[in-house]
Amino acid sequence: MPTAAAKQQEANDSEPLWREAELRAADAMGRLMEFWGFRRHMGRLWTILYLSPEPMTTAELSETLQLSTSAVNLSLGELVRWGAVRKTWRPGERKDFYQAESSVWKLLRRVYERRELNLIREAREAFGEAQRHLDEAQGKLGAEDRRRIDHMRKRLSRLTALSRAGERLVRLLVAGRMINPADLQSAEAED
Amino acid sequence: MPTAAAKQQEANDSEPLWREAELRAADAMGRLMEFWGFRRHMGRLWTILYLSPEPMTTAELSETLQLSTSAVNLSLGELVRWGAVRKTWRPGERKDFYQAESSVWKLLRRVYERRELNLIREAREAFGEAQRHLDEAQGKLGAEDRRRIDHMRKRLSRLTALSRAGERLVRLLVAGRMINPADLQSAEAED
DNA sequence: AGGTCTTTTCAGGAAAATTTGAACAAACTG
DNA sequence: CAGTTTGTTCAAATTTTCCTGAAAAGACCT
Repeated sequence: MPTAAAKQQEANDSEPLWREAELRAADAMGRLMEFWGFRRHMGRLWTILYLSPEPMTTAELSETLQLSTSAVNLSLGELVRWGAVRKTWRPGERKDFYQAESSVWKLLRRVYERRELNLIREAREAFGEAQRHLDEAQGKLGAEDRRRIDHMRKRLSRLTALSRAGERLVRLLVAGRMINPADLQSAEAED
Repeated sequence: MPTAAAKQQEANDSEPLWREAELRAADAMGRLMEFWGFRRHMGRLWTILYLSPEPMTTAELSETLQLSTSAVNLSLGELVRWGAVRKTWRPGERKDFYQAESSVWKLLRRVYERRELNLIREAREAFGEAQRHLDEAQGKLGAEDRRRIDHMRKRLSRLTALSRAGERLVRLLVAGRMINPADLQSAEAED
């Protein structure tokens, strides 16, 4: 039986007692996700769902976080595309319900696989193109430029080697295998 | 001796032949850094310096990237604070010269140590606070809330465990020791 | 000290992103 | 099929971030 104080609080702001805890956790995750390059609301929404024993509707979510329907819809859609949230339905109910994918490890993996890996690969390709440009230019140069070009070539190939090592590392991470950060270190050792 | 074509190009746009390559690499790094939560210009500036055999002045940098003095100064300052760039001086010259820290591994480590680690720790602390809030509320609740609270408690402690595992991982990374991603996986295994 | 060169700071403006409300579309009900 | 509920898209408004040019501060020289 709720105490008088608890009853009163419920009556006052019609917020369940756990709301505070829920919001704190959601905010922490929101900061984390924003920092990690996602919309902050993705983290907040995911957390609300993750902490809820039941799937929730967009209405409940927008109520909880005081967000507009469209904002909820947008971020939730992105979460679904990332596989961080799933739609479910209930017999007799017309609304969509959402529940959080509860394996954080699975989510981490997916992000590293889809996003970080691409990112590094694109960088590596760009370094490669830069190197090719350099090679083309090399014939046309006077001696004063030699030194400069030589230096650039060395550095560019170090960047390429680093990217390659980075890719390998991320692949291992995604595969759940052991990772040796020293591989990065040695990727830029002088040859 | 430069060919006629090379001479002409130099005359046309007064750009050295390697400029194209340099800019491509700088852009790639700029994208990477921006994605990683830094100013994009930090990546671009660092790369220009990294590819240059000689330290450079802000004037040269703002010329190369077509940025205002203030923009260069701002990003360069931040790079210096991160230890990614060092000031140097030349006898007889009044200007400041800048050179890139050339060990990328060292830089990575520093960022993980200073930034990512804090980030995770703050999240973990927030999860902890949320748990405490829940504990306080627990006394005041009716039976219908029990289930809900129980679920939240389990999930919150999983998030805490995950953060802890994340912290350990980053610490190992910084120390250059082997990392086992499976630690994360097992951090959220049911107890 | 006065003058010149260089770096830093800052307010205002430009660009980018986020957020919203409303219009639109789709799905379901009776 | 008309009406209602739910979901999605879009342009405008807001907020935030970034960039610039000008002014201030600092360093050095004579």
